[in-house]
Amino acid sequence: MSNRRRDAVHEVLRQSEGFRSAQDVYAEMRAEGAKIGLTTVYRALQALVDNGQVDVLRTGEGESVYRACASGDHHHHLVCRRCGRTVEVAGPAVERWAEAVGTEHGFTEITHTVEVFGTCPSCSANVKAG
Amino acid sequence: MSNRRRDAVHEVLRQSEGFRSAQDVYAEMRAEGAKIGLTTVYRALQALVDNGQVDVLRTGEGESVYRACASGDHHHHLVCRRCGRTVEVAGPAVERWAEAVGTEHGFTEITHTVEVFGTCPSCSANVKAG
DNA sequence: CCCGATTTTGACAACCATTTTCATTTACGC
DNA sequence: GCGTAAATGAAAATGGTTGTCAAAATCGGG
Repeated sequence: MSNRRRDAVHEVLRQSEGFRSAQDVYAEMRAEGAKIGLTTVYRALQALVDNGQVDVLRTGEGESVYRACASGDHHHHLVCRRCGRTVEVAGPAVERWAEAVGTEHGFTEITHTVEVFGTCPSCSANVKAG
Repeated sequence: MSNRRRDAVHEVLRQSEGFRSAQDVYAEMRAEGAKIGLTTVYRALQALVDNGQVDVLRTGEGESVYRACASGDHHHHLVCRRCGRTVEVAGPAVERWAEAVGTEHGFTEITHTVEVFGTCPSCSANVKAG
């Protein structure tokens, strides 16, 4: 199941700091001269997500954004709301809390989504300066 | 700042168990004979969200869904993935964890989104039975 | 009650990310 | 080289949401 296009898309994500949208990735690849269609970018992204090689989350505006994740383990994200820089964080406390809250109400097969947003140190500095 | 339409939309949400989409709310109101436009439903929903009288979250498909929340306090949701039934839960532990994780990495103005999904007791029973 | 000003409404068009369609191209085995 | 199956991408379709703008409801004097 090799796939040149998919690897190219994956590579773009690997070289990015934060989350990127599909349109964004497509635009960059075209700008670099790559002959690839938007459709293929979407398909590659989906395949990577299915493979667990890429994380996906929704922005407040309903756009899907993707990021190559460092580990396959379960983790959450601390995302800078200004520059998009992302830090992967583990949260054993949250996992246990979610599980406990669900069980407490009789719910089973508990899953959860957690995203933390903030302003990163450099953006914070820029705001003060500028 | 009274508004009959907005109150009507709010009422529909109050009488609903779980989260409802804008289209869904609109369809129900029309079915009940209400003379209201889709645009107005969207506007009412946004106003209610801005007022903190209604919670909003995004489904995996990028659709916004709304719910009248019992308290104006900060809280999270435990949502049944089958029937949409929702329980509001407080999570002091999570609030603290999010704040701590952000601070630890130098981030400021920390916010977070947390949603817990599971199968509620009755749906769980139905699955076993059916 | 009447009139003009302001706000609210809603039918319809515009948006835009994403998906589908489908004809063409590419990859691979023989 | 040939045929078949998979991959590709341009263009059209989709669908939730938002913008436009004229008509309708509401309000405040006079």
